[in-house]
Amino acid sequence: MKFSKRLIKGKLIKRYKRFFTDINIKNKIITAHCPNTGSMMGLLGKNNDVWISKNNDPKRKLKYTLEIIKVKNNLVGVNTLLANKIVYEGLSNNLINKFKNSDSIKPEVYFNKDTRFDFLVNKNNQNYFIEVKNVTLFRNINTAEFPDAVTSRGSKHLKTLIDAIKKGYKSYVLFLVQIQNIDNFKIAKDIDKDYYKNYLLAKKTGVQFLAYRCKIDPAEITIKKKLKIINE
DNA sequence: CCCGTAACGATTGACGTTGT
DNA sequence: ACAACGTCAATCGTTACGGG
Repeated sequence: MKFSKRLIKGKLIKRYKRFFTDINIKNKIITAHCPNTGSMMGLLGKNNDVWISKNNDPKRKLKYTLEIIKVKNNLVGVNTLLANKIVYEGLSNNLINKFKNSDSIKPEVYFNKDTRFDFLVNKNNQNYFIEVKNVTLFRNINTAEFPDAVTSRGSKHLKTLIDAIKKGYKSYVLFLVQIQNIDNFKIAKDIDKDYYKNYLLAKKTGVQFLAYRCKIDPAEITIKKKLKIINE
């Protein structure tokens, strides 16, 4: 996923009211849209280096969008809207081994009336539902973690993926780790016990879990490397 | 019939209000 | 006093609808 225009570098001042961040660019303070509705635990330190994009659409109140934050000498992509795009490109470019040379990739496919999953992939006459989760948390420099706050939606999705298994689909959760240098991934069970419980149940039922790390660069973000999931 | 625009849902934590 | 609930924030993608 290439950014269409060069990103602008600045320093983070604060994030507030869910969608706002104040950023210092060469001693001018601007307000940028924060395209990540999560808690962004650990990412919001004052004076962190950030990269933002500019969009001159007259309908936008905020012309800037926060894209990347530098934390502990590591780059983190925070625009969750890009996650499915990055994964779509990864699937199309055969960067995800399991789904290499798939016959079709369909985004946003309804499983039932209430739930749609991010992708339905068909390969060798087998259908796979894939639910993508964007990951930006790392409390330890070696290990990315999900979730960064209690996620009842996440738990609901796991339960529905279990249903999909029972209806004869294969189902996958793909943790897209938008953190530049990281080796492992795990479920943060201390943050959301219920999610961890549902993860174990889903795994037992046959839901497959994958974690991939991105290359984060102010020019582009792409899928780079499969990570080891180290929950026991 | 087509294009442009308006409306709407999804995203999730913070905060204000209401109810017990 | 606190818990539960509803609303709000900006953007984007999709859908619905109007005028020409």
